[in-house]
Amino acid sequence: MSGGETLPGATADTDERIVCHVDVDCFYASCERLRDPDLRGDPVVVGMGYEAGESHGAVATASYEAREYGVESAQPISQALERLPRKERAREDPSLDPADAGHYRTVDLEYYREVAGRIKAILRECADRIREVSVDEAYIDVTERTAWTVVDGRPLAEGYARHVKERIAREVGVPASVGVAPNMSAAKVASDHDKPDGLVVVEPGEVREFFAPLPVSAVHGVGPVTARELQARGIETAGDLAAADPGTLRERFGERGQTLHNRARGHDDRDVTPKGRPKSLSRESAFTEATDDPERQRETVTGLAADVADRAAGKDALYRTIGIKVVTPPYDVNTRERSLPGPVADADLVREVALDLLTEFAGASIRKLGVRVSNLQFAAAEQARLDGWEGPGERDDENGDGDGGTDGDARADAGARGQSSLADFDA
DNA sequence: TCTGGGGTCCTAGGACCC
DNA sequence: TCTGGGGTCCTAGGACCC
Repeated sequence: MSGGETLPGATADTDERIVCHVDVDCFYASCERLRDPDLRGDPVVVGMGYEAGESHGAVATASYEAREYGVESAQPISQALERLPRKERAREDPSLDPADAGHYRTVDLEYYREVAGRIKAILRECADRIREVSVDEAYIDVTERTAWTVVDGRPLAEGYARHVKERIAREVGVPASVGVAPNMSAAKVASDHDKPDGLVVVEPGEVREFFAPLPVSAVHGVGPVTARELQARGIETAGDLAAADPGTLRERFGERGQTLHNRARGHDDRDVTPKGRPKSLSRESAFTEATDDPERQRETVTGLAADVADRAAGKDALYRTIGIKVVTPPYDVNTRERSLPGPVADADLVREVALDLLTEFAGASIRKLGVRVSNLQFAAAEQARLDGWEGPGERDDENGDGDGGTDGDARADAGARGQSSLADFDA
């Protein structure tokens, strides 16, 4: 898209922002290859919970080679491993080509965070403003570092983005896809556009035509439900969405409808701001099979409550609301929560309230349980530390970036990504 | 894709207050 | 003791994202 000589006046000397979305390709698998170069070129599946027993595992990340075998993220590990000819099996069965064998690794978040830290350090050097979305993904605003000016047919911003990408490859050793555009939503879609190892530049003035042929589901914020509803109204592509009547969209989808319409038209004025402190902390766990054993249910909630309280304590967080999540067959999600008169940090209370909320589901068959604390406040010491580190730009409540999302390749990594919260980053 | 885990934001109704 | 309008908090559920 970053096509050659566009109207000189249209792209040069514009005051449009320059936003990059940097997304490490199949991050977990790339990290595993970093520490074990033998994995390069082979299919790699990284999963979690497989060995644990209590919760059955799912694929967190599959390398592109593994995807060729039909391995997908969020797939049950057992199924993924069946599809993947593994090294051991290849040894026993000569009919399997050893070159096509694959590897399974268990998620090692500690290590991935360490690798992510090196990448984020580079990004911070390369940009004035950064928003970390997750361990393997970030937006950077590089408006002050480069320009849209076209030289020899390419915008300078393209060279800058290439430089960032190459630094990550050279200094850290993992591949990243980068999208460059005048706003966050377009940069995100651009980085998804040519994975893996992609570099896609969408110049100002080209955003709408870049979006036009893409399916609506590619627009950040359109999930399966919205996509289906849009399609039912004859809105199939982002171009259709851009051309649709915003009033009608608002009626049907509320404020979100307007937002999505704007994005499809290439408008998104969200600033690249740091994420700020978490608003809730939760832990959940699925049973291998739904159970109506009250003892197991209570045990699980007790364990989750302890974990959550522990994590909150580690972040110096106080909470005013304690809640549970109860998933019953076929897949009904129920939540219950209770607010306290004031903020507390009290593990016993988390357990007591969670267990009390659970009593409403006495006798129910349950597939999955979760415990959550919200309405967070942070202890003064921690607050001072964060404020000091994050500078004045940080705000607790941004305009919400809770939008967006295409599907696409991002799905592939959709798994078990730990939050790359401030704590990780500061630690 | 019949379903793993950790998050965010939005909506909507009811309670309660003025 | 009939009732307008505005605001906030709480809870539950839904959609989406990584």
